[in-house]
Amino acid sequence: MKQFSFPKEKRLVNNRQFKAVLARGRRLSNGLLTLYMAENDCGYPRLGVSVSKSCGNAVVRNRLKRLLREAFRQSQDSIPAGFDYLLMVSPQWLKKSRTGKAARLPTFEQVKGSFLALVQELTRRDASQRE
RNA sequence: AGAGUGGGUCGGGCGACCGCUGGUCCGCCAGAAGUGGGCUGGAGGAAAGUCCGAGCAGGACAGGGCACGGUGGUGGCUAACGGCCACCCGGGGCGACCCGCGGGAAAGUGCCACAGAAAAUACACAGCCGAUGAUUUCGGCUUGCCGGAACACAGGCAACGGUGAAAUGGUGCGGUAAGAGCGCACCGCGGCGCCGGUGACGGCGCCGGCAGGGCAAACCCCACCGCCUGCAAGACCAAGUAGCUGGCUACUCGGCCCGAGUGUGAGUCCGCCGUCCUUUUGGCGGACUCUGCCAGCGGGUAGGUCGCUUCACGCACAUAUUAGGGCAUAAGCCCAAACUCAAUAGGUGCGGGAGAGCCGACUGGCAACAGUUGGUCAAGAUAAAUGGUCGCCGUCCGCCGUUACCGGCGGAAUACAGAACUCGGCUUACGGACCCGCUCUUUUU
RNA sequence: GGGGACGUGGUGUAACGGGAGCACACCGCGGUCGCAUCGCGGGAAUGAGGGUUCGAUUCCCUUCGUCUCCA
Repeated sequence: MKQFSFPKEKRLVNNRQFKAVLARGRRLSNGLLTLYMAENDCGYPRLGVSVSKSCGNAVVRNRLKRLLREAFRQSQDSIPAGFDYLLMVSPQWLKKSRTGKAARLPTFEQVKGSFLALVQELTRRDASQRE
């Protein structure tokens, strides 16, 4: 299997899957992102992305979703498999980083770093809870 | 050179690595699924707002009218439009040029706050005059006349009236007791005639002393246009809930959905026969289809396929199906062997058609545009692709050196902004770059 | 994607084309030993731009925002 591919099977694709993750998943958030994690039975990680309208116009929302997808794509081998991941962007972070008229968007490094940190923290909590 | 004005074009580029999505081909595999790879298409001038106009789809529908909505100078262009072009009128600017929902106010209704004498009716009110006729009084005297004054009774007048957005033509001269289009000159206004223009309208001449306020983005009138809803339209498949009412309509069986059977009826087609022939009509026989339909109300599902992304046609090549099979619950998508006559289907190549496409040239036209001809081109996702990171160049900003040019460092989702059935417009947003035309001012020749 | 409705002080709402009001909230003063109730006074808005009109919250156009509906 190829290293960093991201076909449609690795995404959450309909409303039922999203609702399942929101209902069963554990949630954690830092200032920028909110992550929901829930186990699945596929044997590989899957990603869902939700960016609300209050984050900006269509260009901004597209950019944010691409950044999130890219972060997942590059790090999908270093996170636990068999989980569904649902990522959201908080509009408060964008408002806070407002410089002048337009909100400064986060860089790719920021997004990837905070995604990995959230995954790590949630997995650590999960392990300690089982003990 | 400076200031300004109108129009058009572009709206970052190159490379590396890693990805996403449509199409197509190849390898592994018996084949598909799966998987790996090759080639190729993959955001905009506004994709935006959804303000108009169409195509397309569903519903309704004889025709006409009413109601409702829209448009509004004139002529043209366009598939159509509230769009575009040219012209007219009004306003602004020295000018190039810009702006204007720019029909009707003697068809009717309504409104015009406050202020003001008065707000649509032409007069009252305040005011002016005292010529003319009275009254009172003073002076002169020729004793009933002249001159003056007062009063504002009769009478005359519409200029003048802290206002107001708007006040019954304006300015000047004459005129008068005071005045007044009362008279005259110019301007404005109205009517008539002639000329020019397709027309909106313009020009000239004559006549009339002046008819008459504003608002129709108030109701309204006139002319013209318009059925309603929108791709979440609509068609189909799967899963699934719960039916009810009304109208027309054969029966039997099974408890219903639904299915089966029988016969009748209806429709279509074919053959035969009769009336002299044709049209027509009737009868007989055979084959096929239907056996429930329509309208209204209510309930359930939110999964998928098509619509959906340019393709009629011809030729050539290889292929598939009609005849096997795979994936999928199904719609649908796809594959292989043998046969190759035909039909059908898609593919590739060549030709070529269509596009209310785009660009260039020519012809016609002031122009919008039309015709001819040549070239060019093709995104189709559906928790929703068209990207991420890095390097170099370009652009912009800041700092420093440098006063020009330039160099260094740092920064910048590098302006606005992301297709969702498809076109034609309009409107709005936009850092900047380039091109063309024109106007004014200054300087030089 | 496509329809529809609506924007008035901090909040909820009125207003035939002519003075932008009401209630709650807020601030100040009085009152009370203090607080509340109460009385008096005050500040604070027509989403933005343009047009029609003598004059727009109201009528028209553009724009921004909010809510809602659909197979």
